[in-house]
Amino acid sequence: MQAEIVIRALGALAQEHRLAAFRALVQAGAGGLSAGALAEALQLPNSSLSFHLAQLTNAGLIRQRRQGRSLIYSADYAAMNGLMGYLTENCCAGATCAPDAACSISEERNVA
Amino acid sequence: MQAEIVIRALGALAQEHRLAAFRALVQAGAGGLSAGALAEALQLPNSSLSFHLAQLTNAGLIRQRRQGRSLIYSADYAAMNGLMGYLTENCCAGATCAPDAACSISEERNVA
DNA sequence: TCCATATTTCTACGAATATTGAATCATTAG
DNA sequence: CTAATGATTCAATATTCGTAGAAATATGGA
Repeated sequence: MQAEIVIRALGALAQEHRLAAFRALVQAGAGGLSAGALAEALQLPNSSLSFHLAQLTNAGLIRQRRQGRSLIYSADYAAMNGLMGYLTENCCAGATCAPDAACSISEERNVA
Repeated sequence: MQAEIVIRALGALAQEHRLAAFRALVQAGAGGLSAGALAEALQLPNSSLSFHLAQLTNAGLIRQRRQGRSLIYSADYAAMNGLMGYLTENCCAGATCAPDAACSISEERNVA
């Protein structure tokens, strides 16, 4: 993972509502949550949430799929693992960091 | 570690020069680096770097000590471990995360 | 087709962030 | 005390971010 992508990911998570949204999606697992459900959970206007979801998507931290009229968002665990890996290697004391900080996914994964 | 502090730490790292500065300080180890040495390494005007160091300090990620006329900055590994711990616990797949992703501190390291 | 639902995109604007020369502060040497 | 050095703070500016109503787009059902 490269510095520029890392910076975008960190920036995406460095905001109250986006961090909350990402946490909710991580908790939701592979099934994800619709934009509407997320807006309800976070008590945000749709347009505001949409803005934040776009940032998270742009940072590669979440993905979007359509299901009927709803757009379902889900966390991209691989991206988060990549971010953790970068931080562990570059920002966390070098060789003395735990090498296997990678995370597993609660339910089945929807990686292509 | 609480969400608000996490957000400040993420925001502090989500910037090209600050991420570079923090990486350099992590590499430098407990000895740290002077503001001047960092400005030289990062090719930044003193006032710009000072601004970024203040942000990192405010986020609790680095510390400052005086040595003669120089101010020496060093990474706060405990804060970084706290951040990693939060991300692992709350943003990285919940209960299924590796529990021992925390990092240990290298007492004394020099730039390779 | 027409309508309701689910979301995004557009728009505008105040707030926050990044940049850097100049002024200022802190420390040490002579 | 005075000068030199190392670094921060101030000031002004440009840029980016966050917000949310309004308008637009996409889908499904009657």
